[in-house]
Amino acid sequence: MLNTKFSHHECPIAQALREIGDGWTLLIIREAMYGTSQFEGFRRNIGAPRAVLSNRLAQLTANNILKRTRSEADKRKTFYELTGKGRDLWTVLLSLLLWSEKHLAQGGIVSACNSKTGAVISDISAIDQEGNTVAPDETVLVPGERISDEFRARIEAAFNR
Amino acid sequence: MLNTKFSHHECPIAQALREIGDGWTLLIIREAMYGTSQFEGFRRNIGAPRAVLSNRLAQLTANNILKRTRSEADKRKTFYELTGKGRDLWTVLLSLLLWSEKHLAQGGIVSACNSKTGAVISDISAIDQEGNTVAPDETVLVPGERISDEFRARIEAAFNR
DNA sequence: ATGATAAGTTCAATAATTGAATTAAAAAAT
DNA sequence: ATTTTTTAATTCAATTATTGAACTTATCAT
Repeated sequence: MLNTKFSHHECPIAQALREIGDGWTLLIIREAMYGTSQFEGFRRNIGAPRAVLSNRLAQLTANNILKRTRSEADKRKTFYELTGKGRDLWTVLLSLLLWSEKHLAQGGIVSACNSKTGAVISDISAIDQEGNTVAPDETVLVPGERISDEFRARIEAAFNR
Repeated sequence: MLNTKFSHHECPIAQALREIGDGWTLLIIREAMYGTSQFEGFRRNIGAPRAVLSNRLAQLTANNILKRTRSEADKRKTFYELTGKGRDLWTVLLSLLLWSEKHLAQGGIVSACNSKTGAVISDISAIDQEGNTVAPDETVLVPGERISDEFRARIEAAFNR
């Protein structure tokens, strides 16, 4: 399905989904952000069947999103922790959290806050190379040099005025 | 799987994934952001089998992420367009795009830009209620009043110093 | 030694996905 | 007025993935 060559071609969003676009995968990453690091912890907290969990942890490790290590102190234990690449998915989860709060949530479960001041996070915004803040609806996609003609045409149709 | 009551409890990220955490679903949303609005267009551009596409479009419509309308001019045609709720997923895709560019991409395919100035978008950042920009790693999750004891304990363990 | 814990694997039953063929309604072409 | 084409699906058999329970293997605790 998501591993067919066809459906993703070169789109970077599609590429990302090849690594993390499955139901359990983002939950595992969320759980790792919550500090869970062991197999049984993931299993208990997200409820994925062992076989699926095993499969996804291996996938995430192969993709360098999680790093697998064995405990020295207790050789039975294996730890999974987020790599830098994995931690960089925090903005994806943060975007999802804000979307959920706005459109799904009953409210009062969790909110994201500024760790320095405690002020509630209300929005996500883009930052451009000049350091300016750009509202999401003021962003556009622009084709690069290595894009295919077909994909270029679609991006241009969607985003050029 | 992702519809089991267990695994998602009240976490807003988990709730969001119940609506959009499947392989094809985010691709369909991406495609809609690219301006695709008809069944055959989605099928051609993302390569999902018709049965799956049909199922996901119905799901997205039921969840008010897409709105389904029939063309007046040509009664054969059905249009799917993003609702406000659907368009608000743009920040999720934008986060994914930046992550992909940083960690997966070969570069040169597409970049996100400031539509006013053309400057390349390099980062995503949070905005708090006071209007301050907050770097993603300076955000924390804070439990609300309606959280369960169990979930509160996990959030506190993960984010309180 | 015995029992418990951690991280899996194995397996049969169920469910979902796939891709090809088909349908049904409306529009366009002959 | 018929035939062909287009659009949006549905149906179906074959393949693949998921599920949940039972089991395994290694290490640790008593």
